[in-house]
Amino acid sequence: MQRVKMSDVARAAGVSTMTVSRALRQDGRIAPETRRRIQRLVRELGYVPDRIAASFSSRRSGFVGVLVPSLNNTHFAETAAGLQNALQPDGLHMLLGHTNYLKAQSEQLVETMLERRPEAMIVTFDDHTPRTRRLLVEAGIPVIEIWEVPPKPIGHVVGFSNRAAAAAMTRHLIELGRKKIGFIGEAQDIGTRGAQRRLGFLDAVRGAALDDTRLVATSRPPIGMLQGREAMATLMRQWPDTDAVLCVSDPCAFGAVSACQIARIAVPDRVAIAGFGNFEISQCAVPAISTISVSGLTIGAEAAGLVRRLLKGDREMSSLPPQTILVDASVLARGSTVRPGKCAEKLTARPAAQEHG
Amino acid sequence: MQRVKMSDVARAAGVSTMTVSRALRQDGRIAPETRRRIQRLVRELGYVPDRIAASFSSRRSGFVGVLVPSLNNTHFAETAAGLQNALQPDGLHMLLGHTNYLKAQSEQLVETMLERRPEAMIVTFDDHTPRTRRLLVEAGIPVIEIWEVPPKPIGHVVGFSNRAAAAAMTRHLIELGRKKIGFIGEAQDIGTRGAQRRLGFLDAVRGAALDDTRLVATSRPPIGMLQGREAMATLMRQWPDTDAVLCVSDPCAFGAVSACQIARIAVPDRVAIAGFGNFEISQCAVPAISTISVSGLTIGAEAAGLVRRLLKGDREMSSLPPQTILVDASVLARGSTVRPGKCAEKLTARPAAQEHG
DNA sequence: TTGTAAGCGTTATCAA
DNA sequence: TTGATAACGCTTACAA
Repeated sequence: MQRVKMSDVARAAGVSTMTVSRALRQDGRIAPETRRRIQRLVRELGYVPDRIAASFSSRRSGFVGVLVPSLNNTHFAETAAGLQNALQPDGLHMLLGHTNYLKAQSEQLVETMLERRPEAMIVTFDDHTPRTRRLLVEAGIPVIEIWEVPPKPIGHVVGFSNRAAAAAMTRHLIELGRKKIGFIGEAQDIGTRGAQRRLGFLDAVRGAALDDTRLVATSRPPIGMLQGREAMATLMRQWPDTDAVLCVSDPCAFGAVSACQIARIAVPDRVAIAGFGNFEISQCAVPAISTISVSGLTIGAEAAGLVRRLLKGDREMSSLPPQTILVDASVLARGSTVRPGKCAEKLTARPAAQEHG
Repeated sequence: MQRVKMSDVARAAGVSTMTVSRALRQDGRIAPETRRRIQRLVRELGYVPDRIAASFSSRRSGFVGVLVPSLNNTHFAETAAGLQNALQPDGLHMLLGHTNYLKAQSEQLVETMLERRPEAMIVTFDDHTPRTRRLLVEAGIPVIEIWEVPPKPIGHVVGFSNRAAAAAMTRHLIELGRKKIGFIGEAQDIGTRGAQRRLGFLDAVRGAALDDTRLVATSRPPIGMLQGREAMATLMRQWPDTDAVLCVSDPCAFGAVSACQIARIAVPDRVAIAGFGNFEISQCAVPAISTISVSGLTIGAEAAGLVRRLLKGDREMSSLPPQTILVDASVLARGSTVRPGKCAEKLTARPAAQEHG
């Protein structure tokens, strides 16, 4: 019981394999009548094209490699979802890997993914090892970094400045009259987006000549609700007069809010709390949590759109220069910082596209 | 500027490609000395093996196709994470697709994935179209359904009975003395796990001769926190004397709890609320939400372990009969149903492995 | 519109 | 332990 192959279909149809090959693709130069006959036989014989052989022959894998730190994080899960949605119409499959925020894991995934000859690589910004970087550069395919605008991009970029966004949110707290502002972040986060957010926080508090020492970082990334809750308890123990806290992410902020609920600290009256990322939880929490609105779906879709343009350009031998696509990341003021009634303000960073490099 | 290929390495090393091929794999029949020399040259020349060619030649793709309804759902994101973690040591890559709970999408993904000749398929249980089912059966590879124990499995199974688990949770509510119990679920959910949970709810309330009409289903799957909140409002408007609610998932239950917070309905005193899935939110909510504890990570890891055994068996020409691996899904009683102080009870369904089919 | 011939880069197989 | 040879199933390039 052998697998049906293209030559079987060809024989049954009384044509050559090339004709079958053409019939199964969007190749126009084939008689509609012939195509119909072949399509019928494909169905009857249960022929399933062998894309490995096709990839081998055409030297086009139909893959896009995608690296995210974690799938547990809604942001990256959404990014992956947005990517698949936008890649599918082009017949591209996603080769997805998650690194668990581990550089060694990241390096190994890049290495094994490249063996499958992806047509493009999409990697979440992080401090890559030199080898990871070299492998990506030498692969000779489009590389897109997402979720940050790196100081020294490998290739293309779809993201926003985590630092600037965190600074904007911190200024939001300052403008509300808060003076003793803390930051809850992640430990051992060198080169990560979380570290950028902390820098943005520091930019803003220092810019306003406020105390810049109220930093808590208890666990390694990713930190979630429970870590946020614990960190908030720690923060309030160490600096009881804290009147506002920026958290590295919404789940973390929700944990901080729940710590306040338990300790009967009024939010936002006594302490204002802000998150980052506009996760579902920030919208549905009571009070709703002020956050930076960014959409993983959008980042995924934009990255996929860029891939599409780059691959099309490639065939026309006119590959684009490195692109940077900025996505929106703006302050969403909600009940955890602003009492209902007061006008919620909204600082917006406009999306834009530009060239660099 | 051509890509370095195996023959380049072979020439540089003064050996045949077969020797290089052996050196790069765990093939024992090669002189350690030769292997070292080749490995050095591979590094120097920057050779990246072509896994497409290797797959083509060896007829082993190194892929496992994985289908989940959604990535936004932590359960399935975790499943995917668990799968990748457990597959990676075997050099297998995950071909991941999400269906958005759409059968047409599911069918198309199965079709295009099979073209890549995966060595196994892992699909989340759902009411597959007949064609999807046929494609999977005829692929001639191990098929594993996860997240449910289907009445008529395609092949292997790693899951639990959503119906039984939901019934257990409903009995938990009944044992607490609740009489007027509602269910918040999804609309148009025929054949889904959510529908099984509703059936389990009905089993239990009917078994106790209680009202079985308090059902709310406002939106299509997946429903989240906001839908849960709205549905809870609807439920309490229609049946104001409801004293307990089982929700199809934890995020949904959190939404229901938040609806009560807003409407100043005491949880659990006035209404007990239970969720499903042991998501982070159920643990961190105040009060913590009673739930069914199931681990996506475990399901992913178990499925991957099964794949490993099946593929190993395949080479020894002794493929296993259809396996069913049951994973734990037990009631976790928390503050949203049981006042702290009362002893939290825990009904456990033991995991087990058996044969069927 | 269809067909022919060559080859994509690796591994299976058998021989040395 | 190593090598020679023949696939693997499709598509590219060119010819008819």
